[in-house]
Amino acid sequence: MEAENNHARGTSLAAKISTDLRRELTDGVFKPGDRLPSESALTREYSVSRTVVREAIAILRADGLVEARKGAGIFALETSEGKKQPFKDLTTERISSVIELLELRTVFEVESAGLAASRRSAAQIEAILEAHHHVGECLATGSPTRDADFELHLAIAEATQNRRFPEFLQLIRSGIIPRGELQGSAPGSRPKDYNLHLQEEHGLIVDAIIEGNAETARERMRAHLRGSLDRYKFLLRSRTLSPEDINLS
Amino acid sequence: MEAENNHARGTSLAAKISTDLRRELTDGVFKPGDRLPSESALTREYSVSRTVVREAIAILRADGLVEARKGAGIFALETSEGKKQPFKDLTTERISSVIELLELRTVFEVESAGLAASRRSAAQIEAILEAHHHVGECLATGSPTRDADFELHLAIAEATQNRRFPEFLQLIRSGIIPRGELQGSAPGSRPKDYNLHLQEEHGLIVDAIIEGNAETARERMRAHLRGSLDRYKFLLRSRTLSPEDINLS
DNA sequence: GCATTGAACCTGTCTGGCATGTTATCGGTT
DNA sequence: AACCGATAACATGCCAGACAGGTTCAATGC
Repeated sequence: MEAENNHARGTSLAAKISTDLRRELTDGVFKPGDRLPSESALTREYSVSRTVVREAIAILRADGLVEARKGAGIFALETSEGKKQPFKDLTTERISSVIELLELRTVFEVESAGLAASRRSAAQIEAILEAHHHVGECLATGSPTRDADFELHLAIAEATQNRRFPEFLQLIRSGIIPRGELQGSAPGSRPKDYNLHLQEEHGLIVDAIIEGNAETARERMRAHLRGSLDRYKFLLRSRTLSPEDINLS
Repeated sequence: MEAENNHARGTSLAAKISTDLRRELTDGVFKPGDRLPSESALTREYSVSRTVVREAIAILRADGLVEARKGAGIFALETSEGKKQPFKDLTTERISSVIELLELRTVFEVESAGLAASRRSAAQIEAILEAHHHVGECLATGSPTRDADFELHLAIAEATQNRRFPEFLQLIRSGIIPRGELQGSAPGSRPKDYNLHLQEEHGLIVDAIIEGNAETARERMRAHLRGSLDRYKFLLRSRTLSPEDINLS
């Protein structure tokens, strides 16, 4: 007797109300700073008890979508830096998650490049160059660069001499790329100059690391990942988006 | 109803309980399929009302971490993205590499302070101040500062508006501090001026965040954690230390 | 014009209750 | 001894009301 209808979502009233409000928030019905209806107003609107409303609000608060100020009300927050987000894809939740993750990753990779420039050994320089070369091969043959790209970033992380850095990078990767390995999909969807930028930016980073210029390595890695974020947002607009497309290189 | 539980921290009770349970879930205290304590049991355990417990559970349900079955109880679900497990194993594997982990954490916390200075909301400032104050209370009463200290760092991470940051901080904590809650250890083992430095450095960071000065916040957090590393190295030389002694504040 | 005050609202939390689903024990029957 | 159904105990889902604070805003008094 399996209860098919008993999914994690949809069962409780609180879940329904929280998803309703979440949609209104991402749709822009409530803009950042706006005050949402009070709890008692929501109890009337949905004809539920205040318990249910509070559970729904608790979920939104935990997700950082709203902020409750005692005595004042519940206010919509803005989602991390994104000032203008007039368009709302249906996968907004996952999108913001990826962007948040990328921000976290940027923090580490920037420092990773800096430390690598300071500490790299000869053998590690060799490994970085080889990974860099391998990315170039993938670009030339038109095969997917995702894995090769990751190997390059991993080689840089290993050059920090701190094994926590490559460990963390692999952790992040598993968080970004859920499971599907179906990477044979159309590679032609990417802009032509994407590849040029990719290899050029990589080359600049690698040079700085070899020269031992930590500050330059940081700057270039930061620029590289900022470009990655922009490319990701561009892909978002081209409306075909699956997590597997995300290279984040 | 006793005034015993003056846990009146900045973050709501529901948030605290949900993060507590979340940590236990990701730590493996509750494995998939396990039944969590019932609502009334949690009510007694945390000395809060059922309202608060239900809000905490609602958050975990919305995140897909647990499933509530009416009449049966609350059950831990499979961690669909088992991303935290590998890292946890790696960290608990070798405690000797605390220094490596601290370096990783420094990178993260420095940027965390900077982002917090740029993005913090009014309520988050409030939470940071309260956590800071609580650390002071612990110092005054001579009680261990470890938990209060962590709460302060967590409040700063939450002010980044990027939930990955507090997530990661908790991940690191669970890697460093095993499970034992035996914290009644001798407080006199610490250098006298340790406490002075601690609260002073915290205050400088908090001020910079409140003022919205991101660069200063970064610098001060970096100095703070560098001091932490020095203190740790000092403890290493002075005696054998157990993970519980590691404050990393 | 300006400061004060107070009522009306808000969220945070607590208490108690009812409806309903699940589980395990206990007693009787076979 | 094995089986089986009633049932009490316990679980969550939801509701209603209450009180303690914090916030807002407009009327009041100077």
